[in-house]
Amino acid sequence: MSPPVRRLAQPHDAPDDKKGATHPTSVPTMLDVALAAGVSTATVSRVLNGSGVVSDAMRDRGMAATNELGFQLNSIAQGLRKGHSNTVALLVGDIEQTHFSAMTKQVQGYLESIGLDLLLFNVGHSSARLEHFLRRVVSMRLRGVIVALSDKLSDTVIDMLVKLPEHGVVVVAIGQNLSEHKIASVVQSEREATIASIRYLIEHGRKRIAYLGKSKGSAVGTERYEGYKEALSAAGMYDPALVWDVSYRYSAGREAIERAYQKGLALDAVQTGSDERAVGAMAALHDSNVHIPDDVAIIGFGDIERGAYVRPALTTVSNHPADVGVHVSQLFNSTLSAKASLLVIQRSLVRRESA
Amino acid sequence: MSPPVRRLAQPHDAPDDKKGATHPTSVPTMLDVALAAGVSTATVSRVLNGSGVVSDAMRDRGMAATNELGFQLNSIAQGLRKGHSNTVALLVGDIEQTHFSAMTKQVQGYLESIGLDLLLFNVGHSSARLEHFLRRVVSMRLRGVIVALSDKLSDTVIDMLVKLPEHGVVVVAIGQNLSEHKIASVVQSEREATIASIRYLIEHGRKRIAYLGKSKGSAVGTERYEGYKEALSAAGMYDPALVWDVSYRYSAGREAIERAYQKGLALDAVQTGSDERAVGAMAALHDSNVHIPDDVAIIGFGDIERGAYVRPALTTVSNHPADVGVHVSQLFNSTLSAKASLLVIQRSLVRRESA
DNA sequence: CTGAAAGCGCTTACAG
DNA sequence: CTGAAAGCGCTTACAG
Repeated sequence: MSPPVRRLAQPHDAPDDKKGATHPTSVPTMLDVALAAGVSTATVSRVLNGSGVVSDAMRDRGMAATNELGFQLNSIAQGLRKGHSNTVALLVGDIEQTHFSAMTKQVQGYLESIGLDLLLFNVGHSSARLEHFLRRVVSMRLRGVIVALSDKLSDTVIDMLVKLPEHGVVVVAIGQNLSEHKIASVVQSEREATIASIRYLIEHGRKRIAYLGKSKGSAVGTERYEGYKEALSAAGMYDPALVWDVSYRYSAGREAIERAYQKGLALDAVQTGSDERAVGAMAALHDSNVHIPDDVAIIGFGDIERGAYVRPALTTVSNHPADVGVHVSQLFNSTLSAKASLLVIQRSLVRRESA
Repeated sequence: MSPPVRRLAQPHDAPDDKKGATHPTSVPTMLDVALAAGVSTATVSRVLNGSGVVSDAMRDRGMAATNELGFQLNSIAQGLRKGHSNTVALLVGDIEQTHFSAMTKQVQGYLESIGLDLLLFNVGHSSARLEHFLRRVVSMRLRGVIVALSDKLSDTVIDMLVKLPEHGVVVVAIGQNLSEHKIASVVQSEREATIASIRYLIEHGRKRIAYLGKSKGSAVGTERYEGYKEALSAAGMYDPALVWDVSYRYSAGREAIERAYQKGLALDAVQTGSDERAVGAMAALHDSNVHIPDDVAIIGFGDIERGAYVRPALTTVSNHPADVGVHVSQLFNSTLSAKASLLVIQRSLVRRESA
């Protein structure tokens, strides 16, 4: 029953280091708790992890000493021993975009609820940085990787992703369908929703419908563009001259419209791939004294809230970052049992004044 | 010169585990590299860390084996041995707000550039969750904690923060001045900028200037409110009836204006504490056929880009998330040498049509 | 310049 | 039900 090992005094055990904080103040270890409680570290470990069988007496002593010393399990040592950390990486295209930040919030909340931490990596458009990070995943003993990238993934990246589960890393994709690579994915109905949006414009008599968004490079953008093209082609109204491949920003929306008018292009509707572009386009139309929606109808893509407060209020294709967060948690659990699946969230048209 | 230790075959060394991925495929360890290179692990470690002195021959052999096996240092083991991880936590008030997400992006980029990872924790308004996380910081062996919270911090939280450096954790505050607690801080000139903004309105003949933002609870919001109050009091124009303590959202802006008009309150200018509130207020004014800026002037607070695309374009007090990111990096470095300091970023009035 | 050995702080068969 | 001991994968005095 006597303490198993006597630890010798260490240099940093000195009560007060007057030389400034060069040597961090020491923190109690499990051995300190065991010593104080008069039990073994094995018992302390069992008590704290609720594992194995421990008598009430031992449990009480262990808990008492733990609280007294304010002991916290060192998660690094724990990670080394268990073979994995308690963190999941979220690889996000651009945290500045509302969709991504809203999703990040959901995902962090979910992970926290199951005791995991979130490592955030903002990828931007650099494939090199992405690959560099991916190479480190296994050696960091990450529990999982959630990939929320709108850029099309290179084969190299997909290969790296595919191999992660072999090392016990759970992989979930958001925004692009990687289920054919056995990677659980949650996507939104980009194509179908765009088709419905364009049909709506056609039904309301629009003849010259422009597209303002990514048509290549972006996995998500391409889906939308293809929906646009399909719906217009079916109606015999597709005109490549009305397609602009532009960034998601406000300025891109405004500039595209300005260029169109300089060229004397006629149009009576604009489908954009983001609310930012839509608002930028509306500003340009407003400044050219074009009436919305009488002269030109506008439909955005994205955040439900924001568009409600511009005037005229923006009709938009709904976005569901919160739902994405919820579904990620489902996939995250089911992937733990190695079943790759696909979850599709339905977007829908939110009608307001602009179209 | 012969390998120092012979590792016996382990169960998971079996070439292919047919039973499904229950046992993660093994990853080479430093010992594997040492064995393959015919050197000691000490040498491999020195080669990979660029520490100590190593002969060219040893270096070549170490590197060759490392590349051949695709070896990556296990960062958990490294962390346990070195006594710290390579990660810094960012505690953020609400990642959905553009200011925070823009800042997060900067901070992550900076940390990455010095080889550190970013752990993201979205605090919301829960002091309990914040404290719980803070309690784990030392046991996670975090390198640093960056606190970007607009809510006023409780004494408990400040105490916890203050003690972190004793354990080798760098602490930096964003948005509130904690320098009196020896915590390096970067803030923006909330008070001064609001004073300047209100003076501008007064100089342009506005008499009934409302305030629409947080006046308590939020550290940042309170600073702004106090600037508002000071400027108006100095002019003998302060009227508490024109102050609304509302959330930062669009809807809060709209509803506040709607309520004001229901009450028959007269006003000819609105200073808001965020662009969201400003845009919400503009929508309400527009819907009531109130002309901006002739009848009512509006000034927002925040993102420079967004307001440029609403109509009329929004006059706003500038926000500098990117600068904050840059300054955090400076403080992060200087705090490593234990000097607490305060950095103030100047906000300024960006004049556009709304005021 | 190089290696053998100790040790970071846990968890978990194993033995009793 | 409990403890002694091994070991996760590194780094770093220490000795040569």
